[in-house]
Amino acid sequence: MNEAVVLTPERILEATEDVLRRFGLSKATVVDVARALDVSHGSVYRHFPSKASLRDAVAKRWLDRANEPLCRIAAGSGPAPERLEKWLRTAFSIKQKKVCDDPEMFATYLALAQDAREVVEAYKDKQVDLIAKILSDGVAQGVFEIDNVKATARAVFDATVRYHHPAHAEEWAKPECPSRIDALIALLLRGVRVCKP
Amino acid sequence: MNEAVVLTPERILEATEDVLRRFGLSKATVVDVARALDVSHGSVYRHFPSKASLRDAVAKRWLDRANEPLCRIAAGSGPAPERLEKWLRTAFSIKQKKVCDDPEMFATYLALAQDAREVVEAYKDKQVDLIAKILSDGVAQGVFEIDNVKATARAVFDATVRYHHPAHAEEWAKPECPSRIDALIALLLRGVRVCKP
DNA sequence: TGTCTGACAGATATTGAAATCTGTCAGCGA
DNA sequence: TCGCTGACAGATTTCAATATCTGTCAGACA
Repeated sequence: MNEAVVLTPERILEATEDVLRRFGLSKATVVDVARALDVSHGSVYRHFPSKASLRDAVAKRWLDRANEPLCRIAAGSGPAPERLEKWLRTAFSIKQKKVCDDPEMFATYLALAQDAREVVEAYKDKQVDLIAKILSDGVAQGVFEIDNVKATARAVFDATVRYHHPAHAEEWAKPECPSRIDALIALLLRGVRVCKP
Repeated sequence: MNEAVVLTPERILEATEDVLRRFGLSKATVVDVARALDVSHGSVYRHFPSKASLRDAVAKRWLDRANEPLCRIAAGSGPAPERLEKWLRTAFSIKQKKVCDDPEMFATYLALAQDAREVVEAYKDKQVDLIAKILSDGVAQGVFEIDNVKATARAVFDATVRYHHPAHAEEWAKPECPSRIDALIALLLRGVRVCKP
């Protein structure tokens, strides 16, 4: 008897991601996923209550993977301003890379993000927490001066939607984009810095 | 003979706006517009070379009308920080009002904005110029300290996409929205203000 | 003369019937 | 017993035939 043929949520997610990448969000069916795993589609429903939950689980995995480098930056040490800048630039370039390398998954993410699904909300909240971590480090280091760290973290996140929300993805390739990002980051850094350090 | 029956671009735009409001962007046809004016649809093409140009012209009118209060604020006098805040809040509330009062036109605008059409680009550039005007007033007043006014104006515009880009319109009604706007505006104002005034 | 009409070709949208999909569940086989 | 299957009902999607629309233009009409 072969252990590998046991149907696990993990294997289903793997197969779903493949199918999604191959056919795209609009064409991928749970029948396709079942076929890829060589089981009946009823079996898939034994592990995920609906197609939507399956899609959300795949998106969560994908988002968590994308989030990892950002967690490391936020958890790290060093001067907060540099870390905030690094964090933002990394966030932007991860998204930019994804949209090139993995367009089908990105389309899935876009569809997810457009209805304000739970997974995406949770992911955003996590991002805001990471920013808040860096901001409060900065306050502790005496380089940032912030009334309400949580609200300001949210404001920094909101101020940068243009460069991480998939709805604006077509703009990311434009040639004037880098200098606009520079100006935005400079403005935000000035907004949190203590006066005359 | 009746002067009112002369077919002018203005009358066509008026009728198109009506038809758009009545049927929505996806259903409105230039045949409908012609019918509303009681002329053949060929006549409409005598004044506008294509349906797209007609749609763009309507959008331009609509945007120009929406922009008027913002022009007045930018052209006004008084302390720049207050004016910048007023400008931003007005920009947000105009959009918010439009999305409630005139959802069909707003959908049209959304469709326009999604392909990055010329009209919308021009409108955005105009908005950035207005912000730049207020910023340079602030510099002149000695309350703002800004390296590159034009780039910073663009950054302020970019930082506020979430509250003026139609792609985010569904978020505007959420209860936490006002306090997030407050935090964002505070952050941006701090980003342009001189240190220790 | 200059504006408008209406018929036209090709493109696009609508429609309804057929196919496929989602989600459920009784029962099979290990 | 437990996970899997496959048939099923209702929802959704596909597809091709049909209808409508866009954009043009020769000619009517004032």
